[in-house]
Amino acid sequence: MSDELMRSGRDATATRRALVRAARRRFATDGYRATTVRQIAADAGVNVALINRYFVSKDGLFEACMLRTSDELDSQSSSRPVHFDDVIERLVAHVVNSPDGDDPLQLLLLLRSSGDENADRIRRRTLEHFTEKLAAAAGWDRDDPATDGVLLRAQLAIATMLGTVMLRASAGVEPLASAGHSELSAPLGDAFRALLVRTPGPS
Amino acid sequence: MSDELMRSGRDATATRRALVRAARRRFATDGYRATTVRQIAADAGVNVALINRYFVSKDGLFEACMLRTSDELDSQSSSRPVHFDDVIERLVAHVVNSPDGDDPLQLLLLLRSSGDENADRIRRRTLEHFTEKLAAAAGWDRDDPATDGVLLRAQLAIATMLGTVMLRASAGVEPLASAGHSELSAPLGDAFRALLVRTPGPS
DNA sequence: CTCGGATGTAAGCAGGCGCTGACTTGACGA
DNA sequence: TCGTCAAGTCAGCGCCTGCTTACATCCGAG
Repeated sequence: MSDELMRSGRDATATRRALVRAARRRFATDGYRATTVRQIAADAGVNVALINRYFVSKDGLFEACMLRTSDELDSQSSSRPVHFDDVIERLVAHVVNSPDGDDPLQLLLLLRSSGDENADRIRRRTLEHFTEKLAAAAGWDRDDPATDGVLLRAQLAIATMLGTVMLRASAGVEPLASAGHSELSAPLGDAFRALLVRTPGPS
Repeated sequence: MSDELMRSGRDATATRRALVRAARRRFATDGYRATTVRQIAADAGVNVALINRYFVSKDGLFEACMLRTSDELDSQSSSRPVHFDDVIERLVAHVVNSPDGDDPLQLLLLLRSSGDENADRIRRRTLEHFTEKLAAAAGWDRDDPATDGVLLRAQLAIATMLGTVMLRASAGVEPLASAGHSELSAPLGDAFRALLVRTPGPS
């Protein structure tokens, strides 16, 4: 919508960053196909042709967005929390708004397929990598005999996050869309605990 | 991909149904923008121009898909289950594969926005209507003082369903994508119970 | 100062898109 | 047998897409 602020031009790396920033927003909210390179360029306050200069193609830009999202998710989960409740709280915070101050939309990006084989491979790998990180953070052993069941539960937790962010940001369903941390913390925490607690308990 | 079987032509209502069927598949899996009217027509084994004849525009066809999905979800939840566990089981079945033998993709359709104002309004209304149905089926009172919290939890359950279907069908994340009812029933049931049980319990 | 590479710009191409309007085909009653 | 009208076909329009190419501008090294 609005131009990137104070772009003075003639700074290649800044231009690249502005493009990736704008592209991530568009790709996450509108989807790959619905996003046009002219929109992205306008959002970044940059000439359209620079997308092809710096990223070769629209696919290339999408791939760059995926890589950056992958990196961020990785670095965010590298400082491992000690307590199980920290993991839960971190997941909740991820849904409400992304911890590093950027949009929670980086998660949405993981749902968007481009049709390009390479970018989509990165997407799937990031998703599965994120799964393993979550499973590990929840205190599961990778060599556990029931690893598949563990990963399944971690992926269901991620699915809950993705679905929630989608309903909030993209569909705008009420009252979920305008709920804040105080309203979401308890029910989301319940769901995550039910999925991730080691012994699901007798029901 | 494959043509509708045994379409003999010269049957308007059958043609309309074939178009909606094919369109729902495409819209649900590929998204609105990435789906072309020529693809839909080819899938249905029908001439492209008939889309405009019967549904005026691509938007109109999308709206028709939304309305049919809305109707189906409504009729499916009208035969109200008696026990709470029946509600849970029905939600799980919805994720694994839709109860009436059709694709589980009808849920995915609820995530796809067309950009058309009218179709998207239907989408949001269907989603919110589905929320209330679920809340009611879970035994909540509409006049409960804490209605917002109730709807919130119901919507989180729906978000879990949508996210799961998305990761399975669209992203193809393993092991979630190839998990069946036996693997999904327990963890999904845990999550739904945690969200929908009347007294979340002391944790 | 001047030159050359890096950075940004403008115009436009080929192709695919949704959609249209004039046409043909088929079924059926008079 | 023929007229009629719904059902289906076809060619192509105007537009927008991603991308390319040729050109302008800036700035630091010599």
